[in-house]
Amino acid sequence: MSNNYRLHGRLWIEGPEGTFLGYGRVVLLERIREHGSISAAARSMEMSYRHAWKLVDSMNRQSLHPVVEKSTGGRFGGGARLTKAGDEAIDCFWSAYRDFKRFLIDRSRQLDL
Amino acid sequence: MSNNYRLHGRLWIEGPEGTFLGYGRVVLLERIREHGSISAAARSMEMSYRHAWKLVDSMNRQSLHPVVEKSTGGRFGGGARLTKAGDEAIDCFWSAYRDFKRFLIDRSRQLDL
DNA sequence: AAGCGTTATGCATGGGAAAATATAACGCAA
DNA sequence: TTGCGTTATATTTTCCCATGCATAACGCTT
Repeated sequence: MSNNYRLHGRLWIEGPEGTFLGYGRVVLLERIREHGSISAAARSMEMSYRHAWKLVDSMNRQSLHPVVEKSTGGRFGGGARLTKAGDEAIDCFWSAYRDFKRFLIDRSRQLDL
Repeated sequence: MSNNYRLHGRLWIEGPEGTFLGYGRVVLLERIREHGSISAAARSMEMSYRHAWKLVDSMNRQSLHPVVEKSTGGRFGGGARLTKAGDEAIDCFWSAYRDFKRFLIDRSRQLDL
């Protein structure tokens, strides 16, 4: 009955190839939506473009409909936009994540150590 | 509404110094109880003795009462036994872990992707 | 045609965690 | 007193993953 201990955890959505959506991936999607490109999104969260690109590729491959649409060339070199499926993926994950956080807090109170 | 996606996660109990109990640590405690020594327990789960020892040390330091009692020397070189606090720690974690698994399964059904 | 900032991709590099290795101390038994 | 299998701990090595770097293609602008 001490409050020195608390439950912690990680949550992700697993798809056909392994991890589909996790905390970092969803933040990345939000940053892409905000900045309009994978590279700017990666820079904004101090992630290498290489890694960010791989994550996006992994999500797109595992999603029925791509979550990110990309284009190369043009006035600003190209960019990336979230699709409707991308927006929904973000909502879907955060919804489960909220419930998870609630579970952790509630269940922490019942810890008998 | 596809069943191609499932929630996965990890759960652990955080104490004063960081991780106190997690899946691997609890299995280690069970193996120590079963085999009577840290080294035999580590071998049984293909973990280095070094690592196993560190985990036990971390748990003992963070627990009000030690979870493992150790002795050196003697007929069989020494050994390790679980204390009552150790048994209780195991039960405490598995109990939360069961609830967590239930949460993952239940919440997976509500995933709308 | 040249320049730009993207996407796209291979390959080398680095850093952190786990394992491997090496030693010492312990205490009972033969 | 020697040997054994443990606990205990420092040091070295290994391994994996993210990063860094290099390069090419793209397409709009000037």
